[in-house]
Amino acid sequence: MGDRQKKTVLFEQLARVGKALGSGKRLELLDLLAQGERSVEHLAAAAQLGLSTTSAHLQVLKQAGLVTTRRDGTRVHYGLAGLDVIRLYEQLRNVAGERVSDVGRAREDYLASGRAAGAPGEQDEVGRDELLARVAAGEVTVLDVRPVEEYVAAHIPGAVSIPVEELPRRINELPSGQDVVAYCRGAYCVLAYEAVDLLRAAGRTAWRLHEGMLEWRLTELPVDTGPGLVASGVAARLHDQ
Amino acid sequence: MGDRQKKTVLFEQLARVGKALGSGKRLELLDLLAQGERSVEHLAAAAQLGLSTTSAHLQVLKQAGLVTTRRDGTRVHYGLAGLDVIRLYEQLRNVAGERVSDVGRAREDYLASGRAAGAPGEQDEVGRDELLARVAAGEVTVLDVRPVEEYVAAHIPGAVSIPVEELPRRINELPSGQDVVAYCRGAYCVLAYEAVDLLRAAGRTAWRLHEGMLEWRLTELPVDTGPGLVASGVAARLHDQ
DNA sequence: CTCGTATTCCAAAGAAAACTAGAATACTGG
DNA sequence: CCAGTATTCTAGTTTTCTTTGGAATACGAG
Repeated sequence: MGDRQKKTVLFEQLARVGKALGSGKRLELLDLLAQGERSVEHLAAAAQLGLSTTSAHLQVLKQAGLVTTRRDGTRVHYGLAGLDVIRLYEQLRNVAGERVSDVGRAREDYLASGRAAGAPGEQDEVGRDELLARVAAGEVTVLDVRPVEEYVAAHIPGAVSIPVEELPRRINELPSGQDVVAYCRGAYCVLAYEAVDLLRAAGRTAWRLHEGMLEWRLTELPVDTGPGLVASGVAARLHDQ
Repeated sequence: MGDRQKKTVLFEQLARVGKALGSGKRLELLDLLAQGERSVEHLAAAAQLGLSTTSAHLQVLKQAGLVTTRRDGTRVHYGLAGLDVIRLYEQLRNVAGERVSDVGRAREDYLASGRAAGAPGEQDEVGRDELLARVAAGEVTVLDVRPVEEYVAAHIPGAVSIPVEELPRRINELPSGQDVVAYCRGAYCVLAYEAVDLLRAAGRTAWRLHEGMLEWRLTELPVDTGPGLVASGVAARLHDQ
């Protein structure tokens, strides 16, 4: 095999990873997996795809080495192969956001949807270090507003889970007299914006954590898994089961 | 437009960048562009592609925002849109090298080709800081062994250019009594390995710079452009023209 | 203005990838 | 071992991407 041919083979191999990133559906699956492990069925539902289609896309991601599988009884859990994959995904979003004007627009458009009309454009945010300090001081409640499955897969230690769609009727479960810091998936996730709007409308003091689970994982700060705290009413509800 | 639809649009936009990375040919073009600006014709020749094909691929890269064009008279020079694009490309290679076993193998295979049989597996390398220190002390000659066009597009300040295929007959142009540090494109480039083999076979003391132009640019250290130094015999040759 | 050169655009053919429904497989729990 | 469930595989259809050669365009030189 000639030099030239070897070079072509090498680039063609690299392109397998590129190809894996070359489909909106697959990026959506990666985005979901950045929150934590999930079963095929679950991913299909979350991404609104057929089961066979989802499985096929996951195979492509697996061939490219971006995800790994773990069999748990009758179901297969997919997860990201490592932090470098999150970094690659993040870098892709950075470049796209910076270089493709349509991406910036689509992002703004998406983030604006679902928020109360007239809501402030930029909500007050807290950074990671500030959050950790205020948590240590016992000043704030950390609120995870993602779907429960994602909370179970991985969440910030000490955070309570109230999915944003349940927030209006469960807002009283949050300990009163404490400020709330809400977080969701990451920079491209709208849930925490909505949550802060809801909380403020209810008279609470609330901020958005500047980063989401995706960025949190990149820092290699610890995460908790499993049911954890489901807000103040948790004891009673767990008892019912 | 519904929430769901907006989300799909957003991911589909992100996927444009992914798609651009999903072809071996395009990655090869990016790799060439990481060395500096180049014309379409030149890129086509270097990547061994048809002119129309090359143009089409470059359009895809441009649509994805990864490259920009600069018109210079009758020809168009393509260049990377920014350092973040190099970072993205590097991260892609990292993940691929780490996660896809075939990539590691293809890379080894490619890097081994063209080198003298029985050559040592790992050549002594110098890092960037060591290089800068020894250059400042006037101890070493920095040798750029890439094709002349790439040297012209961008090179390490003070480096002399002898493309590796001309090295055997031009080795005497290098100032004697000085050690040589050779560099080429980057981690996936074989030229500097070959050059060090050649230099050592000729009795010179030579090292490989651990990084190439790609990694050098990422550090934001200065680069020079233009003809620059073409080794000691340059004055005579320039005079001939 | 015309010619020559560099690049892009266009249309058609061939190749690769995506989606779908249904069959096959792998595992659990009884 | 059997039934039930989660996932993967298969095959056919449709869509998208790649390549190619030739026409069109943009520019500079004369």
